[in-house]
Amino acid sequence: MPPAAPHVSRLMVLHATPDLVERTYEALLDAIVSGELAPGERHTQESLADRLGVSRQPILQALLLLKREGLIKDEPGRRGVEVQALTPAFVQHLYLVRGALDALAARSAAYRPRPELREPGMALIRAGRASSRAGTTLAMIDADLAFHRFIYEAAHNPLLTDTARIHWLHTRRAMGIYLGQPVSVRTVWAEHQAILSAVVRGEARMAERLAREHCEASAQIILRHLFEKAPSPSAATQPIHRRRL
Amino acid sequence: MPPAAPHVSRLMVLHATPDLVERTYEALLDAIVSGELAPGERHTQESLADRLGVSRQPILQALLLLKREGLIKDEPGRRGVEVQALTPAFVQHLYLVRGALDALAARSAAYRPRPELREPGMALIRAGRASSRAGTTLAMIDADLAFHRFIYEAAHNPLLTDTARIHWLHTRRAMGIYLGQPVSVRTVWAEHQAILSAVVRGEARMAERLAREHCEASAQIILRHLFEKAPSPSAATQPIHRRRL
DNA sequence: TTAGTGTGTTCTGTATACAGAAAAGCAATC
DNA sequence: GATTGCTTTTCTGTATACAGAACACACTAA
Repeated sequence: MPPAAPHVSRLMVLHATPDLVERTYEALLDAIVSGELAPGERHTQESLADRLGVSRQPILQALLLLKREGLIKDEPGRRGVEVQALTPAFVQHLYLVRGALDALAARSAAYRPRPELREPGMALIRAGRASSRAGTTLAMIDADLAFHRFIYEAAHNPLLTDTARIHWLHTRRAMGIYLGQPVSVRTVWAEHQAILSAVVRGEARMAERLAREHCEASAQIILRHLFEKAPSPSAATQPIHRRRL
Repeated sequence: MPPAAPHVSRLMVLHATPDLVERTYEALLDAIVSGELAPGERHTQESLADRLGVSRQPILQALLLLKREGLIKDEPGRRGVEVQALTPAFVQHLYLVRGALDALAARSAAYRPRPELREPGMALIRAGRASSRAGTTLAMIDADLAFHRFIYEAAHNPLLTDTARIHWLHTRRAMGIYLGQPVSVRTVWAEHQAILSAVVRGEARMAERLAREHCEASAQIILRHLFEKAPSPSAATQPIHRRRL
């Protein structure tokens, strides 16, 4: 029996151009994750619209989505919006939920032996190791995300992938903020490799346990940084209200 | 030491009236969950707007949210939207994810003994038992959801509650569709009570295991109905394309 | 008949216009 | 000098207007 086709092509829909709302959403997301739009700054729909060169309409809709996802919040009393501060408590909550989802993803992916995943998985691990030796912090983060996305895809549960999407956004932001400089990631890729092995061999319980432990270890790394050199409260949580120009 | 205050009053924000977009969203959601808006029917923004007596603008935004949540989808080629069909595969995925989240919620809730939860929890269980004896299917579903929401709240993890929100929508819809007539729920409330006990006593591992098992049992019930008297494929998945009037 | 082509219609996405909510500013009062 | 009430300004939410995308249909030609 040939291995099941790796579920690639879906239906070949040719996405035309992504929506303007979609592009606006992506642009704002980037700005938030990169820190270009920081907590404590007030922004009006119009200022954002001007900055991106679109009308208020797509901004309005993109903001609606970002609010639902907990990345921005309304300023009290119709005075614009503000990026949500990323508090230590939130990051703790984040890693708890991610732990549950990652464990499920790993378990589902390993439901039966998956020899066909060995090569693509190892490629990602090699790339990750390379980037952690030589690359930028951003490249490291992306490599990490790519590996985890790979496991999620392997689980073949679209709802799971979808559910975890928001958490990956938050994770990316947290990493970007708190891992400003290289961090000891010696163990990270060994753990990834162990997870991959368990998945390839179809050891569901083992994969689940390893994924859970890996998530907890990652949480430890982030949280250590979080509490050591927490960004000064004034910068992270104190609004800098701009007076009229 | 007095037990921690049960975290009630937050900040007393007086919500004014919910947004028109919000109310539109709720209305559409209700219509979907109740089956008033069924899969296979094409709907234009305008038709929905007329039906609810609003302009296209709030409809557009509400649809954006519902699309993201996987409850509706675009009709191919700008021809309106359609409610997503609730396939057996989707329900299976749903219960897998819910299992992971429910388990985390129960574990978090039981992180330490929670005697203060015994009474409110028991009240919900009594109400649930009553409604399963005498009430309508809808009342049973609501009682079930109320209990689970209670456990989630007890976990004090807003991100978790938020993550699970969408899954509860889907669950509610699935229950409504597939539990048309009363189903054997003898064991359900016993399981709920066991979970509550474990939480009250602070037995985190036990609570987690019970929650996971409860979810699996619930999945079994739904899935049995799903495969036995699955709604005829034509009704569930086949679009009934309306020709021009 | 069947493929190709042009035209009208439908429907959406985006921009703009408008009305109302709430803060900021300012003056008047105690 | 602080508090109160009024006016102005800012900003959002919602409705409407407009332009373009994509289908449906009709007509033509092989």
